[in-house]
Amino acid sequence: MKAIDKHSKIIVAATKVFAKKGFFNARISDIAKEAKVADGTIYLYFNNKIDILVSVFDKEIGALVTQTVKLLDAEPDPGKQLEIFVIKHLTAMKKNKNLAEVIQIELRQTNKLIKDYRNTKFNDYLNIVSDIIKEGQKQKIFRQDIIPDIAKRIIFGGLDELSRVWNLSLETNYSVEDAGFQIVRIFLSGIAASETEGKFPPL
Amino acid sequence: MKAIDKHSKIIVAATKVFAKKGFFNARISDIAKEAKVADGTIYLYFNNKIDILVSVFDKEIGALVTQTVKLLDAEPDPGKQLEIFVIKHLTAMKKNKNLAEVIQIELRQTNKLIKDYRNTKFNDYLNIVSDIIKEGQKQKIFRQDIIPDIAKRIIFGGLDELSRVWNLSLETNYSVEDAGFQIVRIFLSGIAASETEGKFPPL
Amino acid sequence: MKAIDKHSKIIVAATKVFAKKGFFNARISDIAKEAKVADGTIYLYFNNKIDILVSVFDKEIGALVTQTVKLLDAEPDPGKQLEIFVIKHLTAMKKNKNLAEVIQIELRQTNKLIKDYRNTKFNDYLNIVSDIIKEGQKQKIFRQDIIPDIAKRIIFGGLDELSRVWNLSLETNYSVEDAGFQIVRIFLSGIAASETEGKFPPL
Amino acid sequence: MKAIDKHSKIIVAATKVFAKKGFFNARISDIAKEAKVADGTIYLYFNNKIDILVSVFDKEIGALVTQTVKLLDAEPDPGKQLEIFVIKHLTAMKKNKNLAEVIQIELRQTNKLIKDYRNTKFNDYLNIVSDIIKEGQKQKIFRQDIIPDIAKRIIFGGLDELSRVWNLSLETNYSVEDAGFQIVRIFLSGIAASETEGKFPPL
DNA sequence: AATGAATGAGCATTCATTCAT
DNA sequence: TATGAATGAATGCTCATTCAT
Repeated sequence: MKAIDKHSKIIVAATKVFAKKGFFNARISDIAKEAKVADGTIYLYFNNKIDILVSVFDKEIGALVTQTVKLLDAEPDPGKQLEIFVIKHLTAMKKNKNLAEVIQIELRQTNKLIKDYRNTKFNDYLNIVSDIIKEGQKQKIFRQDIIPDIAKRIIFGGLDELSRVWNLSLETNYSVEDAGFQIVRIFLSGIAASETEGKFPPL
Repeated sequence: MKAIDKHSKIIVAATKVFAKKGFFNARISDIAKEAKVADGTIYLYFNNKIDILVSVFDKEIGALVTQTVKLLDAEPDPGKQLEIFVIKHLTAMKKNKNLAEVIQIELRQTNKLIKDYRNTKFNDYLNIVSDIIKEGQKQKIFRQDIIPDIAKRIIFGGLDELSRVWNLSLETNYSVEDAGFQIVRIFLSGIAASETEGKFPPL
Repeated sequence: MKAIDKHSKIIVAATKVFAKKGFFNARISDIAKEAKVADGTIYLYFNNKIDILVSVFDKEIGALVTQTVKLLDAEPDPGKQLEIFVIKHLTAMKKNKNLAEVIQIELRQTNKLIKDYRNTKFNDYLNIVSDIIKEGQKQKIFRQDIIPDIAKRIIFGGLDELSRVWNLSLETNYSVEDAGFQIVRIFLSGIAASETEGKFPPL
Repeated sequence: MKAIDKHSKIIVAATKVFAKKGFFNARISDIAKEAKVADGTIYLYFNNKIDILVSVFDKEIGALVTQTVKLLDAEPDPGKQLEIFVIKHLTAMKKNKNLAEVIQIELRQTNKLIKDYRNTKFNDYLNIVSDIIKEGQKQKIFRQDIIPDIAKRIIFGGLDELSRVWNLSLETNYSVEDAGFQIVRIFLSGIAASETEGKFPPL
């Protein structure tokens, strides 16, 4: 087995274990067992426990970025692109509960621990949204008074909270379609009824 | 010193310590030291470490619910109410970074551990949003196709992510006013420019 | 309530608690609760936890000594006296499981801790047996080659082990009568069949 | 060093420490220090503190069973066998004070905690005695009215109490020979003088 | 005498990391 | 490269004892 395979195997195993037990409750030996390697072997590929988490996250989110970008390339309309992003995100989170866990929980937990977090692929992912918005503004399809860097956070936050609730089974499991519609509806057209649109003019 | 004072003192201390170190890295002795009581004293008021976290959270969020409800009582218009909620939340999170930490990080971390979490005051807080939306729908001010229980998550998620970024100082610190405007703008009227409104009709 | 009553109440409570949980697992607060006094009150009557145990033991064994001596006074024959002692002991241990526990377990456990243990009433109790043996030897009813101070230990040990097993329910619960007969039989006439008596002559 | 050596080393160390301080007062770190291993190493070989005690006991008593059985194999006469058992037990207890401690004190202390204690080697040891008695009864050398399962307890109890007193140095240290004679005397022929034998007939 | 809140020393157990093989 | 036995620092919680009231 090549070194790269083992590195990969450990990441896959770690993703499962972190998702199941959480970063702090996961033991290195759990990961080693899941990956079918010895405890010590892990330290040949990673510096420490946090390093594993960062790697897990980067790998997963990297794949998501690639897939999402590919989907968007085929669609010129920023509105449609936003819709695609939303559906893709919700679908991915529903399909890959482990990744969802890691994003929603461990990501936050360890932000405090990882100073150079800004460099990870997560920002690439978020910037997909701000880029869509910027393009929409250029095309005069989106309002000019929206600040893309704020909007990307608001949109991601909404998506994230929604899929978090799914994962915890705290509420009825709305379908990706229902939830996707709601979020696209809200972000693109807002909550206001069209006849009252005048009440919320662009400031 | 009355028992209630000591209970309160421990909660205040725990809030500080959890915010600074995170739940898992916080030691009971840290909290005891911060509260100027003996380690054992903490166990006269709380059952265990998680119990402290839940109490911290309930106290803080309970206060926030009270204040927010009071603010909203004076305002009949659901659109304005949503705006008030948004501004109040962002202001509170910016003012009380410890509470923000606890909501954004520890809350998630321990959701898995606390099964009966549904009963805490956090749901009261979220339901303020869905109640506003329901009232708006009744008054035909808000779209009928918005599902309040989904929308409340989307809105909270957006707010939460925004204030999380503030806390981490990951991005330029937009003012509460700027961020509040963005979020009210997006949720109430959506991102779409009014001339393109037709592109995103109610489905 | 007089002081002596409270002292007594605590001893009764402690006997129950020690028997149920064992000395090391018993908490002062358990005893206080059982005795319906405050934790601190216990320290008005006893110096520390071990002091309570010694008091419990002395009180119980003292009562047993009194009762046993009274029973024996009416019986002049040392052989019958030994029988009475045996039956009385087994009956007492079966009736008062708490005392049995304390004798069998805690007594041993704390012997190491209590240096002046020799002074307690337990020796009075054991000496009842050696006194019976000495009297029997004086009357030429018992063998002269038996050393009373060793025999008292052997007899007590046999009785103690037997009632210990009862308490633990490790084996079929033989009746006091059966067990008493066995022990009297063994100690007085030995195990040997009478026709083989010659095989085990006085050495 | 092989794993089995370390396991053994820990048991030897634990025996010393338990004997010196007692089970409840012994700290894991004491045992680790005595065994010259790290605290954590102990948990590679034992599940918990009680597991160590049970192991200590099983190892020691197992060795004693082996040795005793071997000694008895060479002797066909049940009367002599009982004498051999008695002498062997007293000798072993006098030689190995740590084992004596563990049998007499810790064993009792933890019987309450270990429900499946019945399965340990201690029963093998006790059953040596009842087997001897049964064989003696078969050969008509011992009385038929003796119940082997009760007699084994009485005999063990007598032996145990005797060696317990030695260990505590509560009384003059009689020699193994003196004490052995007394106990064999009592158990085989009883206390009664031969001329009064008629006073204690088989019931 | 009585209370019971407060104290703080004490300890079993875990687990990330190392390193001899 | 790979192993997994060994390490030992770290900590939540308990409970005998004290003492202000």
